[in-house]
Amino acid sequence: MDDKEPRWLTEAEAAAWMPLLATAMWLPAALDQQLQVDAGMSNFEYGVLAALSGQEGRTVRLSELARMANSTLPRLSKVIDRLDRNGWVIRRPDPADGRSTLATLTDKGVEKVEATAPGHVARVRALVFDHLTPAQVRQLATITTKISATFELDRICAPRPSRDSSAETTGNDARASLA
Amino acid sequence: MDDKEPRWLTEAEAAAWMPLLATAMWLPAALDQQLQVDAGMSNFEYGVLAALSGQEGRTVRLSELARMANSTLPRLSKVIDRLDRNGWVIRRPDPADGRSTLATLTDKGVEKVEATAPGHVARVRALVFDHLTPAQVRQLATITTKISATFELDRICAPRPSRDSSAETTGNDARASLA
DNA sequence: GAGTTTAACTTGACAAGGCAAGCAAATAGG
DNA sequence: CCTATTTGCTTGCCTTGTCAAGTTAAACTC
Repeated sequence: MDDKEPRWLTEAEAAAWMPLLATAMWLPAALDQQLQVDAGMSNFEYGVLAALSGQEGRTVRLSELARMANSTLPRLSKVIDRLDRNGWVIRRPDPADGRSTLATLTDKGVEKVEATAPGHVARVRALVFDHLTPAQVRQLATITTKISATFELDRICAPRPSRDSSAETTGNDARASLA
Repeated sequence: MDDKEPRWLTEAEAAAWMPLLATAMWLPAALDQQLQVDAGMSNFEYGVLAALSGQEGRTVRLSELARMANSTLPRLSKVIDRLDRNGWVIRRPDPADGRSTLATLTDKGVEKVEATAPGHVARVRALVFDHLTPAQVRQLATITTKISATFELDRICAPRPSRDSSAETTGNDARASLA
């Protein structure tokens, strides 16, 4: 059934794999922790608010927002419930299509994002960039761009029956508004 | 209270941050998916079995195993329940210390790990290393080692009241047995 | 050596995410 | 137009992780 010698990791690869995995497991938790303490929200929720704040009219259809935030629709639906309860977002049926729901960032939501962003950026710096040289930042960008591109392929090839092919959606993350 | 200009991310940093975050969010999910399909277990469970398989007598105390797997004790306790139900691990009180519990990898567990490892490694290659040059692999090792070292500091400084200081535990991940 | 403190787990209640089923609006077909 | 299908979202159930409390054993104090 399986190959006798399945191409093990080289020593150099193993030396990269362990800290990479550790980083992948801890980075989201570390971001969650800071945002939870300072702003009472998760990293994912912040990403949703940030994504909304960058949109025309601070409004997006849920299905598109889910795509922007790398989320499933059920997950997003529940998160919007919570953001709605907090008064940061409002839900409203799309007048142009009764099936769709529009999420809009409220003024209170804008304030919240603006109040939260500096601390979040500071944490990102402290966790990642403060320890890297400019050259390493460039290397990191190149490498992670390659890796994350793999997930795009995965997402398109594996789970779907093959639908729309979508060349336009190159998979932007929700944090566009950080820059 | 807060600085007027909170040191925003540079363009280069933002270019690294977005794909890094995407990678951190998707890598664990992608590993889970493969292991779930091929072996009926999560990435975390695989990590626990792999950590056990590398130990003298395939046996470790739960508290130390939790440290090796970057896990909390409650989480590990429940995972061991499941691994126990599957016959891959057995629990046994530590004869040397009645408070402690020893987890031992069974023969069936060893077989499971050995049967699972090749597919897992193949996935790791496909997701990460197949797209990187040897130089990039070295860069990645250097960079992620720096980043993950930050989490060690975080874990020691932030949440604890200041306990043992532990210079010995440099935070190895559970995947030692991949190399 | 009895009483208190600490350590190692376990358990229970609760929140979060995933999957599948349900529902309502829009589109398509005849 | 009336039905059938598809699309967009919501809901319910189940699994999993976290936090706090409980339990038992060791260590420490006097």
